[in-house]
Amino acid sequence: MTSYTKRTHTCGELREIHIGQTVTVTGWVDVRRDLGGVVFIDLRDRYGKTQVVFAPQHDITAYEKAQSLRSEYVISVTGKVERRPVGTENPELPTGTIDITAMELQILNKAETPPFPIEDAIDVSEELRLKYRYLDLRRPMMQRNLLARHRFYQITRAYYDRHGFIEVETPILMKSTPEGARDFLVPSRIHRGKFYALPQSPQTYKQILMVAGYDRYFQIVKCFRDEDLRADRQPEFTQIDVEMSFVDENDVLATTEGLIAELWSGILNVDVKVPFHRLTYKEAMEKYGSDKPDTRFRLEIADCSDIVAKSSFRIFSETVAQGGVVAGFAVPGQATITRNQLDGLTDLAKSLGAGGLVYVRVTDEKVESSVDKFVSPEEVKSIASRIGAKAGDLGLLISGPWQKALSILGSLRLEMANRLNLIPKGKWNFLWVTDFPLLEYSEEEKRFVAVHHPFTSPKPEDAGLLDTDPLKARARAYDLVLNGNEIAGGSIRIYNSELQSKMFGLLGIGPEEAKAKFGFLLEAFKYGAPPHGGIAYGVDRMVMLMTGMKSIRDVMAFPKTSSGLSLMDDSPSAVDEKQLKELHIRTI
RNA sequence: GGGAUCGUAGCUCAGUUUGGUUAGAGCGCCUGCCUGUCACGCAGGAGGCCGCGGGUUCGAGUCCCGUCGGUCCCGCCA
Repeated sequence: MTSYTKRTHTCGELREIHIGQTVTVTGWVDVRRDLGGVVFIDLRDRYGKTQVVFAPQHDITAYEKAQSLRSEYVISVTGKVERRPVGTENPELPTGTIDITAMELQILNKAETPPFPIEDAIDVSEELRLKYRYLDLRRPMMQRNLLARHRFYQITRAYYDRHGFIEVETPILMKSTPEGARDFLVPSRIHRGKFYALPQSPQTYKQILMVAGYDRYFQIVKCFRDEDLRADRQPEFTQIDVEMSFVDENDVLATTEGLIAELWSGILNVDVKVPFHRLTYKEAMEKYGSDKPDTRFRLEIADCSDIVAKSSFRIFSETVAQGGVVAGFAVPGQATITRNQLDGLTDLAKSLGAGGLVYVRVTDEKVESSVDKFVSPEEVKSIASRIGAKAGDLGLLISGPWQKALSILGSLRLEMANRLNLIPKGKWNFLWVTDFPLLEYSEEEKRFVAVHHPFTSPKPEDAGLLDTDPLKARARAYDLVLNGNEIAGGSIRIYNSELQSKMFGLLGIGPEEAKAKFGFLLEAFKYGAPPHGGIAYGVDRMVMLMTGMKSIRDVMAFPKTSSGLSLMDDSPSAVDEKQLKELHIRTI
């Protein structure tokens, strides 16, 4: 039994067709306007707002009670839907042609004055929003974001179900594995000194599901990585995890494109053109200086190494001689950029590891550069021509090792696009980046590490390189990029235990360690592993982009701050000595 | 681990450059008046550990050191 009158309608649904009906609405007091003889209340729930009028001629008790109402009081109001007097309609509200004249008011709960108003246009620190997250989540914008996220889940489930995929849950308590990000560890009470790890992804489980014959799997799953946070990175985040058997890259990519199209049409009513453009990693780096290029604007990079290979400017010629690149891009109309701004760009380049930044200014009369003392005018002209700098344009050049120089150019490219407002709104530039290197060398660990993960298959034609020149081997890996954001990544996997063992060997994981850490997977591969591959999507990032947010925190109900704290419930926090003892743990 | 930036009323900020009387503004809040408002209006009022700790100084919101917290970035993120 409820002790209050339940709602007959939500606060968003009453219209002129309801005029004359007696209704009950429940919700939160959005704002109170007390005119003395009459009190107006905007009542809010997640469906909308409806104005309620309290006046003595309708009901004196309700009117008197309404004087005490304050923001965020929770009430139930019964009254009659009436047409608003001519001239008092509110065109801002969908319910603005009617209001409810109150006959009964029940105050279900009082509320303290909130530390910030419950509305979209707030100018308040994120710290405060996170501390009072339940109030922040009452704001229409946050409700819209979480609703979009909900729609995302529903469309995803329906799509994969329709295509024969089955959703399988995999453990949250699993084995800690080497490689990749730092694990979150969970001490075992029963097994003294042993630990579970929270999954960085369900990678090994989904591959084993393929061995088990569940040839189309998906899961909406939390993943955990104990690394530093960013606007688009949280220690726990959500992936759509997918794996398919008896497929190649094209099958995975096409299946993914189908889902993306349905998500964008279902949530944003946007038609996404498929298939998406594909770029190899090499092309992406050389043209955009990034493995997740933003193609909404140009500023494309051109290689000038051949022009300066014999240059008397030794920084250029020696870079080329050592196998590096001299490359750059043109910035239209920026020949007049100030010395000060150029210094800023130079500082940015240096902070990213560049030795320096060379610029070229093209005017109607001449082409001048910051290295005119060292580089011949013919070379400077050729460079300007190569990068496509015309009269009035600025050219920016970086020299250095291939990946480093191009990456810095990629950062400068983004910086210039932002400064000059070159990034158009409302564009959805999806593209695939393929043919990543399989391995890279880690200076820190003095060994090869997997670019994607250790289960990624090399391209068949590069298999021989594993023995001769492993860094040259390309992977059957692919990333989905949207407007310069990596939103999904996957690969065709190794399904042969010998090849997998060889991979571990290359990664410096010896047979003993491989057996200890991944023995179950190698063992499983001996019992009939099908060829398989898959992909995982970053749900938070995708919903962030879809809702136009700048941080994934705005599409997560309860995110952490950039130092990993939860300001609402104050976690992490100290625990009782008793708990530690049970877990055989001592803090140092 | 490193860099940048911020922390003053419930909120958003000014004041810090150049130390000096009683730390201000807008919004919000409270009280009163007001019967068609919707950023209601009008009048009045309350509200401060200047993040915290230490130092310099006759004197610190202001200078110095440390620390805690927010945001962004580099490293890190198979």
